[in-house]
This record gives sequence, C-alpha cells and structure tokens, in this order.
Amino acid sequence: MSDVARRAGVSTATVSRALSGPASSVRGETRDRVLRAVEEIGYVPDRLARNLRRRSAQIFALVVSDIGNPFFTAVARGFEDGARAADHSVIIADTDEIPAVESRRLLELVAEGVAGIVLASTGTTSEGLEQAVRARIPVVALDRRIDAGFDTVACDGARGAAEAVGALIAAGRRRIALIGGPEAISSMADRRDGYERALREHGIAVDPELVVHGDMREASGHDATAALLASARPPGAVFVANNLMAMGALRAIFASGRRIPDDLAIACFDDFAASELIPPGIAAVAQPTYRLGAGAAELLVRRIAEPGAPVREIVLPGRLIERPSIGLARAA
Amino acid sequence: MSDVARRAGVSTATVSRALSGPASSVRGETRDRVLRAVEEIGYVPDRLARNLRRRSAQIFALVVSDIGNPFFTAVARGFEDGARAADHSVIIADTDEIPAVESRRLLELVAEGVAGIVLASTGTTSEGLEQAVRARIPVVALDRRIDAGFDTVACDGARGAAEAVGALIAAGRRRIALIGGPEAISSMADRRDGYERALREHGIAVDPELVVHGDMREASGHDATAALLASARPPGAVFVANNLMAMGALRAIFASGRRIPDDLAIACFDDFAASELIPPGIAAVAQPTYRLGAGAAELLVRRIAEPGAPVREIVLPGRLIERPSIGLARAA
DNA sequence: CAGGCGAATGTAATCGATTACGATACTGAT
DNA sequence: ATCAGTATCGTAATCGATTACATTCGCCTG
Repeated sequence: MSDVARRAGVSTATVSRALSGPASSVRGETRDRVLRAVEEIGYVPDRLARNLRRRSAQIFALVVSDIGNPFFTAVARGFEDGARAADHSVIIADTDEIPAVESRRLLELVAEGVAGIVLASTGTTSEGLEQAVRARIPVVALDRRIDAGFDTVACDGARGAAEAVGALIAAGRRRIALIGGPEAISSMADRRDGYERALREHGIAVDPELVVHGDMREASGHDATAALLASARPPGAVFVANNLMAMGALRAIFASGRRIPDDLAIACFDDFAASELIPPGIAAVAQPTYRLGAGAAELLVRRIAEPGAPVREIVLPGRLIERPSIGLARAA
Repeated sequence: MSDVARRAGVSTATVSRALSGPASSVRGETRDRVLRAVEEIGYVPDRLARNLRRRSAQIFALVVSDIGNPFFTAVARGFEDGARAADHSVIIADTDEIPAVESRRLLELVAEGVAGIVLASTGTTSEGLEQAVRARIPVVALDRRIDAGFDTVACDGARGAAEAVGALIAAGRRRIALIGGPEAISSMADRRDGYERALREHGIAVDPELVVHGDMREASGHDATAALLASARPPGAVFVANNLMAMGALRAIFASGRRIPDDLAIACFDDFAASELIPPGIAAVAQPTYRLGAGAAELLVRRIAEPGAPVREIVLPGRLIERPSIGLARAA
C-alpha cells in the first residue's frame, strides 16, 4: 500500500480513503492518480489486515440443519450469488437440527467475525444467537421465524399447503392425512395451519388420528406413513410437509403395495428433483428457493447499510405443481 | 490477552506461547497458570488478529461445479466434519463448470487467505490455480485429477464403471450404450475406460455409435438418450456416467414409452436419493461420498503440517448397488 | 483584514496476536 | 569458580489497512 502511496505521491491514508472511503473524502484528481498507481503496480488490498481493522470479515454465513437437503442447497445457490454481488464469501454450517449444535456453530461464526448470518433455526433461542446479537452481527431468519424482531425470508407455507390440500379435496378425497414436522419450527406450523384451513373451508373436520408428526427426515416420513397405512381406517390421501419425509412416505406406500393415486393420493411441500420420475408423478409445492436465498443476502446487505432500519419480512408464494399423484384432474 | 497476562503474572508473549506455541516453549506450571486465567476471564483469542499475523485464515475452501449436485453436497458433509475437527470453517464456491469462473473463484479465495483448497477442477489449469500454488496454499484435487503433482482424493471410476457394465452384460445385454461426460474430466474418462474394459473383457467390440458425451447436466443426459433411442439400431442397455445425466436419461426413456428393464436396461454411476423409488429401482454405483470429503480434509491438514511430504492419492472403491433396472439377476 | 469554516491531506495510533531478539537463571562440565 | 549451553520468559517490532487528530490552504463573512 505504501508503494502505491509513493507512486501516487500521497500518503497511505489517502490511498485508503481513495479506495474504500466515501466519495467526498478525496479530490477527484487525487483519486484518479491513486487508482492509476494501483493499476500499474497491481496492488490488491490485504483482506486479512482489513478484517482486523474493521473487526469483521467479508463473509456471510448460512446456518442450516443439513446441507444435504436439496431445499437448502438450492437456497444456498441464490444466497451465494447474492453474497458475491456484495463481495462476500459464504460459509455454510450444519446444525443437524440440534439446538446445542446450532448454538455452538453460531458462537464459532461470531468468533470468526462473519459480517452476517442467515439462520434456519431449530426454534430455540440460544446463547449463540444472543452473542451474535450482542456482537451486532445482522441475523436473517430463513424459512423459520425467530421470536424476536429479526428480518425474515420465507415461503408462504400456509397458502402453499392449503392449495395442495385443496387440490386433493377437489380430486374427491376427504380423509386426508398430514405428515407434519415439529411444531416449534414455524414453517412446519404454517403448513399445518394451511392443511387445517383447507379442510375447514371444505367442511371437513380435522381428524386428530390423521395428523402425525415426523422430524423432517426421511425415516420419520416412512415410519409415520407405515403406521397410518397399517391403522384400522387408513386415509385416502396424505399431504407431507417436506421433501425428505415425502421420500420416506413414498417408500412406505410402495412397500405396502398400494398404488398412487388409486389407493392413495399424495402431495407434498417442497418439490424435488425426482418428483416427475416417481410414478405417477408426485405433486408438490415448489418453493422459490433461489429467490429465497437471494432475498436473504439482500436483507443482510441492507441491514448492514442501515442497522436501525425497521424489521423487514420477505414472504414469497410457493407454486403447486399438479401431478397425477393427486388423482382426478380438477374441473377446469 | 493482556488481561490474561496480567492475571497470570506473565507477559502476552508467554500467553501466546502457552496457547498456541509448541509444548516445549513454556514451563508446565506456567502454562497451567495461563490456562486457568484464560478460563476465569473467559478469554477467546481473536481470530482476525491471528489471521493477520499468520497471514492465513482458518478456513478451507471447497470449489465444485455445482453445489446443487447431490454428489458434491454429500462430499461437503464429510469435508465439513473433517475441517471442523481441525478447527477450520468451510467456504463453498461454485464454478458452473466454467474454467474462467473457476479461475476467478480461486483468485478470490487466495485473496481471502484460505488455508487450503479442495478443487473439483474443470480440467484446465488456470491463473487462479497458479496463484494458489504461488501463495503456498495447499490444493487437493477432488474427484478429478489435475495434471501436476497435487494430492488427490477420488473414487475408482474405472472399476465401478466396469462392474456396472459387467452386470449389464451378465444380465444378457450386449449392445450397451455409454452416456459419458467431457473427456477432459479425469473421472469421466476413467468411467469410460471402465466401460470399454468391461466390454472387451467379454469379447464385445466397442461400437462408437453407442458412445455419446454429455456435459454432466440433466438436459444433456436427456438429449443424448433421446437421440440414441431414436436411432436406427437403439441399444439394449445404457450406462450413464453420472447421476444428473441419469435423471435426464430416465426422463427420455419414460417419454419414449419404453419399459425398464424389458425394453432397455440401465445403470449409472453415482447413486441418488430417489434411485429406489424410480421403478423398477435404478442400479447405481454408490460413491463413498462422506469419506471422500473427510479424506480431502485429512490430506489438507497433513499437507499443512508437512508441506514437503510426497504427493498422496486416496482412491476409494465404489459399490455397485444392483437393482432391477439391470434386468435378470446374475447367476449367484 | 481578522477570524472562522470546510475541504483535502498527512502523521501516527490502532486493531490483537505472533515472534525475533535479548535477558535471566539454572545446569553441568572443566 | 568459571563458562558454555539450555530452558524460560519479557520487550518490542510486526502483520497491513483504517481512522482520530492535526495541519494546511483557500474562501467567505463581518
């Protein structure tokens, strides 16, 4: 940096101001001289030194339960692009949906000096979250609301679920089971709400026996479905609250020898790569994953620019992709 | 840090040595005093300052073509665990399989001061790679070899492919097509080799008309398969060199109305989540993804410990998961 | 014309840990 | 008793960019 300063005939302070200070802090001509010197020498500012001075690294963190879940990887794609546009790298951390792990990861990220965190929380407030707030690191809630006043980006789970369940009803099913997720996770609670709302709107009572909860992983979807199918009065359709459990549900259904949609209709939240290829084609509510991720990055960037701004919430609609697993096509 | 020093009655230099210096550099009793003081005060070393001094951040980078590919996310999982065990975070960067993007990402990572890079290269040496080497940042090749002498971790593609193709032959197929990837990518070339070897070993000539190349993405798998099926003498089986193209191939096959395995047998490299659910169950060579990722982390850690050590190569076997898509079961 | 103000820039302190260099004390050998 | 050698620890420089504070200069006002 001092080489640049010498070459441009200014001090290092001026070089710094020309490169990263506000536009008004340096005379136009001086700035040009500095930029030319930078160009000639091929100077690249040292990020590590800058990080120390600024007390923050140019890194955003994405904290999710499992990077193996295609929903989160798709979100990560959008988030990464958004972060890169703001000249930030992305660290990804898994929590395995375990609150203690989530807290630990957050503490590590705070220590790491990340500039912002996007968090798909397990639902429990933790010491890690507290520390992040105390360190004034912006936190954006992804997919799941956090009680306090955090910026949030999510898909409209209630509406998407209601639409999917509505489609099942329109196809003539009335005994529709829900395979839901933990109620502490707001997106899961929302989807349950949508399920119940759709039933009520069509004058169908919610049957507690048809509502079961998994842990959002494949195995739990399988087990829950198997139990439903083995019960005295099995349902005529199931709505599964996320993609992984849906895969488990499908395994259980095929294992039972039932045919979709004749014996059992199915729809789920969260589209997945193979949904078309699994016969007869599985209906799903597709989330705008890329835009969720990009939106999260955007919220972080804005919050950094104006820390005091009012809390913002981005809620994007999902889109029901109707496929034959629903059963009869709806009347147009 | 000076608080700790004062409390322990030593200098900051001693604190630093006690915490991160070699064991011999400080008297046992002194170290204990320091550690106690650290405990009492709740001191946490500042990573940003340490990074500046050490001229390197405690971060590993994973550079892949597309984090949306489940193979890479599965690898990422193992890599992340391995990195964390060594107290490093993980940055993930996508290249979209574009050499220029790969080079740019690498340059950014070098500037970022990452401590090590795991790279699934597009196959072209780039300025970014040069810079990484010049900066003495260890680079481990993942899945795909890089010409020069880099540590490498990969699955045995030739053997896995030969096994899968061998199974198709054992099931009575002789006209077996290959949907391969770009030859510049070593893992793809290996799989092609395995394909050809299996054919030769069974006295079947390699028919150039049955060998087509995609770009490893789903659409190319679809198009290549559609073209094969529409040809004058369509194959009796296909072996697809990766998971994404396999999904595309399946779409094309179903669209053509053909039945698996009666009309067309299929097997692919890289197992994927839905392979069981897609009828009749799609045979695939499963890679030990988690261990590939963990192995990459391990290679990085060792290379950092001994920069001069001889080049190491970890090659892990894949496992053919036989499913009905192959056709007749092999004679036991 | 004095005094005040703002724009533009320079000087040097600062972020917090690491480490080169030097000082001290203690060991054992001669 | 003297001295080399080693183990242990302290002082202060260092990493490279940012920024508080000081300085200079020009311009405007009363």
